[in-house]
Amino acid sequence: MLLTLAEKVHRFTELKSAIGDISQRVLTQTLRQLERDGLVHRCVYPTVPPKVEYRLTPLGQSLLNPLNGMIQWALYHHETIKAARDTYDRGQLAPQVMNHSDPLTYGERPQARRRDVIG
Amino acid sequence: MLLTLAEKVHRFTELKSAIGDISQRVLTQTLRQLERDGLVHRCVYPTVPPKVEYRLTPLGQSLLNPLNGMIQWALYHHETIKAARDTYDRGQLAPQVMNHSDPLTYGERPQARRRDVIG
DNA sequence: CGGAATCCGAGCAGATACTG
DNA sequence: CAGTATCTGCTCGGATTCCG
Repeated sequence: MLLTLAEKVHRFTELKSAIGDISQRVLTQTLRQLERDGLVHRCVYPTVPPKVEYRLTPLGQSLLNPLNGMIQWALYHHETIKAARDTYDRGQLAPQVMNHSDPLTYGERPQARRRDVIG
Repeated sequence: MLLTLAEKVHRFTELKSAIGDISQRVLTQTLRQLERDGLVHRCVYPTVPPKVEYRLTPLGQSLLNPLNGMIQWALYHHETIKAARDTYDRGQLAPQVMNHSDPLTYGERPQARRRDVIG
């Protein structure tokens, strides 16, 4: 949302289609919160049909710097994190269906969380 | 959580009391997610009583930089944001209790969102 | 000590319908 | 166009209980 408003001023519907996967309800709520916090400025033109513009305030723009730091980090480490998740998930779930009423029959390990145990 | 682990390695209960207002359930969930993403390393000592240590991985430490950027921003602008919220809220709710079955009797404005309207 | 399992209520978010 | 209002499913999180 903030990044979309960072590139240019947007109208409501314009903002919705730019973000894509967001409901109109959540879009309104989020905009209201950002406006309440003073990060976004809302400007209403009483025309027919109505026109409402949303733009970042100076405070909102000042958030772009630390925000971009987070985004850069996420982009840079995204693949690493996905790999870590794959590794983790592979260690958690059993290869086949486990039958606990007939234990140790299918060669499953008694306890799953065996990683990183010292001793 | 990450900041707490940034200062030193923590055990489970130690981590809980350091953070303070967090349930044991959410603490576990959060730690599992961070472990899954490869940000936190979990080390179990099979002693009696059991001992589990949590520490940041290099990946987790690399997140501290952009994270601190956000935190610094929040600390610096916290008062400004609180003030913006007060101003916003004061414009939203009516001074006294509103009686809609007897409209416009108590001098309330017909529509509340009158701010920033051009025209 | 370090959890897992269960129950349950509050709040979030999607879908839909309506409006000035 | 730019919302508001309402209903509803679902997830989140707290509290509690139990365990090796």
